[in-house]
Amino acid sequence: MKIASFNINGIKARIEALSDWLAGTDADPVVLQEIKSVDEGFPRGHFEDLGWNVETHGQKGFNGVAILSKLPLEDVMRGLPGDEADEQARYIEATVVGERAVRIAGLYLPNGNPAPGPKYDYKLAWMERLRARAAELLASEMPVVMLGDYNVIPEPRDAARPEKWVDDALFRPESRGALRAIRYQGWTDAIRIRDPWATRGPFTFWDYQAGAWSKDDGIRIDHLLLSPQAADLMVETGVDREARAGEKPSDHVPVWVRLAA
DNA sequence: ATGGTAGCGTAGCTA
Repeated sequence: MKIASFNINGIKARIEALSDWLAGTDADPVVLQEIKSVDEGFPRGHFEDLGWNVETHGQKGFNGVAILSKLPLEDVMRGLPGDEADEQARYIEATVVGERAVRIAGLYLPNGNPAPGPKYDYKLAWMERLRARAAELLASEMPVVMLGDYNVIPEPRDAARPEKWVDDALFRPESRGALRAIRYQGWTDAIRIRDPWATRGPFTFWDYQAGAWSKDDGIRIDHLLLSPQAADLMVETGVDREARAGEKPSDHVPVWVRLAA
């Protein structure tokens, strides 16, 4: 089972680039972030015709997450627990039934800028809720993969120019500390352990502005965290960097892990 | 130091 995450930055604008990428990969399931669409606006039929099961959790204009899966999905859960008043669509969970059942959590963590401020407070509160949910998922003792756009640069080597991010919500100590606290519950950072001593990258996001892609001025903010039961099944992981060079690309590229499941 | 781009939705917010 090859599990992938892709922040597509708008399903309407990205239907072609997404479909092209899907046609060239054996990823299944795929979690999407920033669909920027209500559930009724998502081109569900386009993907169903290609054999995908489609589960969305959208909202008008911003945010929104989804799961595409050719394998059967069970027990779909929408929204991150812990705040009934939170109306932002940033979290979806489901069980994917392959050779084994794997619980996947697709997430779009708040950006949090400008920091400090109310948006940063919301980010940190959201991360505390994610920490609580992550602990519950670990307690299930299932293979679990929590993946998506975390909007956190874990370490200086995860940015081409770390000095320009020091005051940014993606790199401030509280954001990094909150991600570290989750990781040290017992999660494995799949992309990082592929090349644990790397001094630079791999990057998953390049801003549209200021020629960031052509200068390789990227950051690593899309992550796959694996429970111990999932990490034991891991056989391969990667970043589909070439997706950033295509026609009308997203500012993120897909990240993925293959499990013997 | 500033401005640089993109998406949604059709102004201004979000990133």
